[in-house]
Amino acid sequence: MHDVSTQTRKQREIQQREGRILDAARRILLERGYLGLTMDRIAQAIDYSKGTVYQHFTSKEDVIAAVTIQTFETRMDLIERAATFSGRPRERMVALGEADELFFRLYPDYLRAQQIIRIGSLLAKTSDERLATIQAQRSRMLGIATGVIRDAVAQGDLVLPMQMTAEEMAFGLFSLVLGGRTLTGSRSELSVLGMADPFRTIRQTTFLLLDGFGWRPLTTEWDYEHTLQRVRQEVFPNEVERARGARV
Amino acid sequence: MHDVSTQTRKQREIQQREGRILDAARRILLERGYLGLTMDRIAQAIDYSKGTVYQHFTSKEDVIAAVTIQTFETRMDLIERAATFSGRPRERMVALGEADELFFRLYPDYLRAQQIIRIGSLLAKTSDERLATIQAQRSRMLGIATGVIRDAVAQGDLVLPMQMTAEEMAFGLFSLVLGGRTLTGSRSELSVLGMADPFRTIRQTTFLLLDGFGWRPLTTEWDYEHTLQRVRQEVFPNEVERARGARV
DNA sequence: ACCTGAACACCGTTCAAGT
DNA sequence: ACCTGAACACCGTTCAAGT
Repeated sequence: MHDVSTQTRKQREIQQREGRILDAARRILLERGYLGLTMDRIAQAIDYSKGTVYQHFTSKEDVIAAVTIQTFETRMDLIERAATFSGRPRERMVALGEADELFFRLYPDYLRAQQIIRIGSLLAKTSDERLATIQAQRSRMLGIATGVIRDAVAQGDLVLPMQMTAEEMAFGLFSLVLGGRTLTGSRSELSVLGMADPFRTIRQTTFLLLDGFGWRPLTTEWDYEHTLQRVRQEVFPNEVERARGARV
Repeated sequence: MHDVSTQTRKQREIQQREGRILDAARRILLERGYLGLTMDRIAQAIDYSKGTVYQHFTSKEDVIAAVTIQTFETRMDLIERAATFSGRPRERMVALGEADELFFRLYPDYLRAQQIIRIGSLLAKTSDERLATIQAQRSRMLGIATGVIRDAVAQGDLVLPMQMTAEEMAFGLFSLVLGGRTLTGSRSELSVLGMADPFRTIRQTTFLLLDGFGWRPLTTEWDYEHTLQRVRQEVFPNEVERARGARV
């Protein structure tokens, strides 16, 4: 970071090692869960000592934070591709929703890692720098959603109801999706609810919330199922295929 | 549990001790967080040894689960009182929403404990019995919400849209509220979102979602602010007062 | 300058010994 | 029959010693 001299080879090695640490951590986290992820196991997996791992990360929670930061980039990639979908603003919002659904289908373990950080960050175990990165990422994601909302207002498709701001509207949408994913995550909760297809239910509820916002065209005026098919075919053909094979 | 003979005195003592353990655990959890809650501290607080704590609970996570089970009873108490509110079904749903908002204002630490269980339960550290209790509680709560939804359908105020079931509708509502509370919980996320009053935003979004469901009377046809005032005055005068003093 | 791994501190859990 | 607390296992974190 400080020294941009001739050390490029060593620096490349170090950066590579950081990548290997994250790969190992992600795999162990997926296979053995939070308590199963130990610094010893990480060190063993990359064939270095624990001390070296601590040269990259300040704590175990910091490692997990870095894993979520890395995965978030994939998430943003999908969302940014969705934002390029051309159509009415509400159609683009459908595209954003589909991007996020595909992301959670493809990376079901992301949510748990994020929840660990949510709990852990309050203990200030994650490095400040990484926390700032996470905030910046969230801000970027929020910006895309509010941008679409503002476009809808500008085009006359939407009048913000109840004196809500675009940010508050985006907050409502994110809340619905986050809560839905959380409830979907643990098998035990779903069995209580007896839900056939939680992803479909979240999608439908989102559609109806947009109707409640008064966002034109309403579901009664437009075939959003068709929009969804277009998004899947035109923007995410590969991801849809991969999500089909992934576990839920 | 097995022996209902003359041992009542000792059994009462034991039950009292369990209560003291939970009180201590709740306090420590609130003051020092998940990692700050140790079995040693609990034992010290109740003036017994760690071994005795383990006669009541199978693990630390089991203690936390018991804390959430106890707090949930308070939550159910509020919800059941809200369910007695007389009015149109949608007004009763408003009452349920207010019950839950008051609960989270009064017990902001509950959500974190629940999240710890959500992560921990997958590690099977919580006793099966307590997990079953948690499921039963959720089922009870869901039953009240779906009951109100069915009443609305029976009275002709609501036609279930998109072939959704009452359970799926309740799932959508719970998702919105849970996600909203989660995002509200950590200060860092809110600063990004720049929200003035997240509780109000969640409430408004819920209202608009019910509009999206087509649940009559719509917000344009009825003064739900007035309904809310009635709920607060008639059902929760004390809780509203206490929530005013509580931290957010 | 970089890496190692023994050492330390801490904590969840168990169980032989006590009363 | 009940309770204790020493002992154990494990793991995150540090740092003196190596190369």
